[in-house]
Amino acid sequence: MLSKSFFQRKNVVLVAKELLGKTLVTVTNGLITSGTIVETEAYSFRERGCHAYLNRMTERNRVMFDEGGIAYVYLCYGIHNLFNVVTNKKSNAEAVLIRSLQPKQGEELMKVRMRKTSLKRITSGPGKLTKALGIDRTHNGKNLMSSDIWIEEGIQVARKDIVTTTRVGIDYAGEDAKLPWRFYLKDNIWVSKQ
DNA sequence: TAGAGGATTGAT
DNA sequence: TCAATCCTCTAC
Repeated sequence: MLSKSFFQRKNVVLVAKELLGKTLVTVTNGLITSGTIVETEAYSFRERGCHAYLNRMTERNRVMFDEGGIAYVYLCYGIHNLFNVVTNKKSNAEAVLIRSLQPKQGEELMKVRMRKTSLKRITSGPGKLTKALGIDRTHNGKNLMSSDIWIEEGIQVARKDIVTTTRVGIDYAGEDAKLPWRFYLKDNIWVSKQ
Protein backbone atom coordinates (compact mmCIF):
# COMPACT_ATOMS: atom_id res chain seq x y z
CA MET A 1 0.00 0.00 0.00
CA LEU A 2 1.40 3.42 -0.94
CA SER A 3 1.95 5.64 2.08
CA LYS A 4 1.35 9.26 2.97
CA SER A 5 4.85 10.29 1.88
CA PHE A 6 4.13 9.20 -1.71
CA PHE A 7 1.03 11.39 -1.94
CA GLN A 8 2.23 14.39 0.01
CA ARG A 9 5.13 15.37 -2.23
CA LYS A 10 5.04 18.92 -3.55
CA ASN A 11 5.09 18.13 -7.26
CA VAL A 12 1.66 16.95 -8.41
CA VAL A 13 2.95 16.38 -11.94
CA LEU A 14 5.56 13.95 -10.62
CA VAL A 15 2.94 12.09 -8.60
CA ALA A 16 0.66 11.91 -11.66
CA LYS A 17 3.47 10.26 -13.64
CA GLU A 18 4.43 7.89 -10.86
CA LEU A 19 0.85 6.72 -10.35
CA LEU A 20 1.05 5.08 -13.79
CA GLY A 21 1.48 1.34 -13.31
CA LYS A 22 0.21 1.39 -9.71
CA THR A 23 -2.90 -0.57 -8.73
CA LEU A 24 -6.12 1.04 -7.49
CA VAL A 25 -8.10 -1.33 -5.27
CA THR A 26 -11.61 -1.13 -3.82
CA VAL A 27 -13.55 -3.52 -1.60
CA THR A 28 -17.35 -3.47 -1.32
CA ASN A 29 -19.30 -6.06 0.63
CA GLY A 30 -16.12 -8.09 0.89
CA LEU A 31 -15.72 -8.16 -2.91
CA ILE A 32 -12.51 -6.85 -4.40
CA THR A 33 -12.06 -5.00 -7.69
CA SER A 34 -8.79 -3.52 -8.88
CA GLY A 35 -7.05 -2.14 -11.93
CA THR A 36 -3.68 -0.91 -13.11
CA ILE A 37 -3.62 2.87 -13.56
CA VAL A 38 -2.78 3.61 -17.21
CA GLU A 39 -3.84 7.26 -17.59
CA THR A 40 -3.70 10.29 -15.25
CA GLU A 41 -3.94 14.08 -15.25
CA ALA A 42 -2.48 16.60 -12.79
CA TYR A 43 -4.43 19.57 -11.41
CA SER A 44 -3.10 22.44 -9.29
CA PHE A 45 -4.46 25.55 -7.56
CA ARG A 46 -1.86 27.42 -9.66
CA GLU A 47 -3.75 26.96 -12.94
CA ARG A 48 -7.16 27.58 -14.47
CA GLY A 49 -8.02 23.98 -15.20
CA CYS A 50 -8.34 23.27 -11.50
CA HIS A 51 -11.47 23.58 -9.35
CA ALA A 52 -9.25 25.17 -6.70
CA TYR A 53 -7.73 27.83 -8.98
CA LEU A 54 -6.78 30.97 -7.02
CA ASN A 55 -7.28 28.93 -3.86
CA ARG A 56 -11.01 29.24 -4.24
CA MET A 57 -12.45 26.83 -1.70
CA THR A 58 -16.07 25.75 -2.06
CA GLU A 59 -18.18 23.04 -0.51
CA ARG A 60 -17.41 20.76 -3.46
CA ASN A 61 -13.62 21.09 -3.62
CA ARG A 62 -13.00 21.44 0.13
CA VAL A 63 -11.16 18.10 0.40
CA MET A 64 -8.56 19.24 -2.14
CA PHE A 65 -7.26 21.59 0.54
CA ASP A 66 -6.80 18.77 3.00
CA GLU A 67 -3.59 16.75 3.17
CA GLY A 68 -2.47 14.42 0.38
CA GLY A 69 -3.55 10.79 0.45
CA ILE A 70 -7.33 11.19 0.41
CA ALA A 71 -9.93 10.89 -2.35
CA TYR A 72 -11.64 13.78 -4.10
CA VAL A 73 -14.76 12.47 -5.83
CA TYR A 74 -17.23 14.80 -7.50
CA LEU A 75 -20.20 14.55 -9.85
CA CYS A 76 -19.47 15.61 -13.43
CA TYR A 77 -22.18 16.52 -15.98
CA GLY A 78 -24.75 15.36 -13.44
CA ILE A 79 -24.02 11.76 -14.34
CA HIS A 80 -20.47 10.62 -13.65
CA ASN A 81 -18.41 10.39 -10.47
CA LEU A 82 -14.79 11.36 -11.13
CA PHE A 83 -12.05 10.08 -8.84
CA ASN A 84 -8.98 12.12 -7.91
CA VAL A 85 -6.06 11.45 -5.59
CA VAL A 86 -5.40 14.52 -3.43
CA THR A 87 -1.67 15.32 -3.23
CA ASN A 88 0.70 17.76 -1.49
CA LYS A 89 0.45 19.11 2.06
CA LYS A 90 -2.61 20.57 3.72
CA SER A 91 -3.76 23.88 2.15
CA ASN A 92 -1.88 23.18 -1.11
CA ALA A 93 -4.82 22.16 -3.29
CA GLU A 94 -3.53 19.70 -5.87
CA ALA A 95 -4.85 16.39 -7.17
CA VAL A 96 -4.40 13.70 -9.79
CA LEU A 97 -7.42 12.64 -11.84
CA ILE A 98 -7.39 8.93 -12.59
CA ARG A 99 -8.66 8.64 -16.19
CA SER A 100 -8.23 4.97 -17.11
CA LEU A 101 -7.49 1.57 -15.63
CA GLN A 102 -6.62 -1.83 -16.98
CA PRO A 103 -8.80 -4.37 -15.11
CA LYS A 104 -6.82 -6.61 -12.77
CA GLN A 105 -9.13 -8.25 -10.22
CA GLY A 106 -12.92 -8.63 -9.96
CA GLU A 107 -13.66 -8.50 -13.68
CA GLU A 108 -16.97 -10.31 -13.24
CA LEU A 109 -18.23 -7.77 -10.71
CA MET A 110 -17.13 -4.96 -13.03
CA LYS A 111 -19.19 -6.45 -15.85
CA VAL A 112 -22.24 -6.65 -13.59
CA ARG A 113 -21.83 -3.03 -12.47
CA MET A 114 -21.37 -1.82 -16.06
CA ARG A 115 -24.10 -4.06 -17.49
CA LYS A 116 -21.64 -5.39 -20.06
CA THR A 117 -20.81 -8.91 -21.13
CA SER A 118 -17.36 -7.98 -22.40
CA LEU A 119 -14.42 -6.35 -20.62
CA LYS A 120 -13.62 -4.26 -23.67
CA ARG A 121 -12.83 -0.67 -22.60
CA ILE A 122 -14.85 -1.26 -19.45
CA THR A 123 -12.61 1.02 -17.33
CA SER A 124 -11.36 3.31 -20.13
CA GLY A 125 -12.52 6.73 -18.98
CA PRO A 126 -12.81 8.61 -15.68
CA GLY A 127 -16.58 8.20 -15.41
CA LYS A 128 -16.46 4.52 -16.25
CA LEU A 129 -13.71 3.35 -13.92
CA THR A 130 -15.47 4.79 -10.87
CA LYS A 131 -18.65 2.90 -11.72
CA ALA A 132 -16.74 -0.33 -12.45
CA LEU A 133 -14.93 -0.12 -9.10
CA GLY A 134 -17.95 1.04 -7.12
CA ILE A 135 -16.52 4.47 -6.33
CA ASP A 136 -19.04 7.25 -5.67
CA ARG A 137 -19.31 10.43 -3.65
CA THR A 138 -19.46 8.53 -0.39
CA HIS A 139 -15.72 8.05 -0.99
CA ASN A 140 -15.13 11.81 -1.08
CA GLY A 141 -12.59 12.75 1.60
CA LYS A 142 -11.84 9.12 2.37
CA ASN A 143 -8.31 8.14 3.30
CA LEU A 144 -6.57 6.17 0.53
CA MET A 145 -4.81 4.04 3.10
CA SER A 146 -8.02 2.44 4.40
CA SER A 147 -9.42 -1.07 4.23
CA ASP A 148 -11.91 -0.49 1.42
CA ILE A 149 -9.92 1.75 -0.92
CA TRP A 150 -6.18 1.99 -1.42
CA ILE A 151 -3.38 2.16 -4.02
CA GLU A 152 -0.55 -0.38 -4.13
CA GLU A 153 2.53 -1.13 -6.18
CA GLY A 154 1.85 -2.68 -9.56
CA ILE A 155 4.02 -2.85 -12.65
CA GLN A 156 7.29 -1.05 -13.29
CA VAL A 157 6.97 1.70 -15.88
CA ALA A 158 9.95 2.90 -17.92
CA ARG A 159 10.17 6.61 -18.65
CA LYS A 160 10.16 5.89 -22.38
CA ASP A 161 6.76 4.20 -22.08
CA ILE A 162 5.05 7.33 -20.74
CA VAL A 163 3.32 9.57 -23.27
CA THR A 164 2.89 13.20 -22.20
CA THR A 165 0.16 15.38 -23.67
CA THR A 166 -2.46 18.03 -22.86
CA ARG A 167 -5.45 17.42 -20.61
CA VAL A 168 -8.89 16.50 -21.89
CA GLY A 169 -12.06 18.61 -21.69
CA ILE A 170 -10.75 21.83 -20.15
CA ASP A 171 -11.16 24.36 -22.98
CA TYR A 172 -12.36 26.85 -20.38
CA ALA A 173 -8.81 26.95 -18.92
CA GLY A 174 -7.43 29.20 -21.69
CA GLU A 175 -3.63 29.07 -21.90
CA ASP A 176 -3.46 26.55 -19.07
CA ALA A 177 -5.27 24.03 -21.27
CA LYS A 178 -1.94 23.74 -23.08
CA LEU A 179 -0.05 22.45 -20.04
CA PRO A 180 1.42 18.98 -20.75
CA TRP A 181 -0.14 17.43 -17.66
CA ARG A 182 -1.80 14.31 -19.03
CA PHE A 183 0.13 11.06 -18.91
CA TYR A 184 -0.61 7.62 -20.24
CA LEU A 185 1.12 4.34 -21.03
CA LYS A 186 2.28 4.12 -24.62
CA ASP A 187 0.35 1.64 -26.81
CA ASN A 188 -1.90 0.61 -23.93
CA ILE A 189 -5.34 -0.29 -25.29
CA TRP A 190 -7.09 0.68 -22.06
CA VAL A 191 -6.26 4.41 -22.35
CA SER A 192 -9.43 6.51 -22.85
CA LYS A 193 -8.31 8.50 -25.89
CA GLN A 194 -5.05 8.31 -27.75
C1' DT B 1 -33.13 31.96 -5.50
C1' DA B 2 -32.65 31.54 -10.52
C1' DG B 3 -29.78 30.34 -14.38
C1' DA B 4 -25.74 28.60 -16.64
C1' DG B 5 -22.64 25.09 -17.36
C1' DG B 6 -19.55 21.15 -16.58
C1' DA B 7 -12.10 17.31 -15.53
C1' DT B 8 -18.14 12.47 -19.71
C1' DT B 9 -20.35 8.98 -22.19
C1' DG B 10 -22.78 6.46 -25.67
C1' DA B 11 -25.89 6.66 -29.32
C1' DT B 12 -26.97 8.75 -33.96
C1' DT C 1 -23.04 15.85 -33.40
C1' DC C 2 -26.01 15.70 -29.52
C1' DA C 3 -28.73 14.58 -25.41
C1' DA C 4 -28.72 12.87 -20.70
C1' DT C 5 -28.84 14.75 -15.98
C1' DC C 6 -28.04 17.07 -11.43
C1' DC C 7 -25.44 19.43 -8.71
C1' DT C 8 -22.37 23.45 -7.99
C1' DC C 9 -21.29 28.08 -8.39
C1' DT C 10 -22.22 32.80 -9.36
C1' DA C 11 -24.82 36.75 -9.58
C1' DC C 12 -28.79 39.24 -8.38
